[in-house]
Amino acid sequence: MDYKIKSRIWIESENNVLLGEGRVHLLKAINETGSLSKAAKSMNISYKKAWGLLDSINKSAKKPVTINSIGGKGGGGAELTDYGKALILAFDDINKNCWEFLDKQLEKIENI
Amino acid sequence: MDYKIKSRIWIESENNVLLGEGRVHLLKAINETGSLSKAAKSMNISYKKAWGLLDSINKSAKKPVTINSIGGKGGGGAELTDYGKALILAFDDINKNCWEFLDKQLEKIENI
DNA sequence: TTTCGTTATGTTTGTATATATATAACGATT
DNA sequence: AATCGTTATATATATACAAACATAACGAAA
Repeated sequence: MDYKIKSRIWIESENNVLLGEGRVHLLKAINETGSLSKAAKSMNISYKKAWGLLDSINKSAKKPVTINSIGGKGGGGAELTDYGKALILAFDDINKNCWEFLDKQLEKIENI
Repeated sequence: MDYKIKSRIWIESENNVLLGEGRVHLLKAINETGSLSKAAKSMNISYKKAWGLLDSINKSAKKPVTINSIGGKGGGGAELTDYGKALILAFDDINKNCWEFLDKQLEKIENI
């Protein structure tokens, strides 16, 4: 029996989605590129979609996850706060643990 | 911090989705009503959608999950096999365990 | 003060998905 | 053989979502 258990986890704050896999991916891309528009390009999603996600994240989070600047040298940019970086690490850790946990549960299906 | 960790799990077989929350919901409704059309009505989804889901389930599963009959007394119907019933129980068990596991992981976010 | 690439936002277009509608096949019961 | 409610399937319509396009605002630096 080659069944697999897959999962998607996400963090909510007051019934609003804060972080999921896609949002974490976006934050990582912002951290690497220093810019929301470059992050969107690297993920092959529209700038508008990326902006909407980031806006939703920052509105849901207790503390700012990024600091965005308009104009100036290079036109502006976006960078993660320490809080944002810590959230990413926590999410990845929990997600990985969840995968491992579910792998252990597989035998319950194989025994049927 | 009232963050919550939510999850969706599903079982795949050879890269095809076998069971998720919606599909399990459908199977339970079939078990209660004895009919695919009645199950669809009880879930407020179209018969076609319900049929497509059930068809996908039975094509992905190693053994039949339902036995469907056309014509005859009452026009026909659908009922779960023992294998189907066992799969539902296993899915619910694993899903519940996953929720409890993730609840324990919450402190990792609260400590940030 | 002009330039530049970025953030921020609205509007239009396109696509994928869900819904609605229609119809055939079926078989026990009458 | 006529009836009935179901399964099974196709087609057309509607809706939700994503993508594409366009444009304003911004501020450091030249």
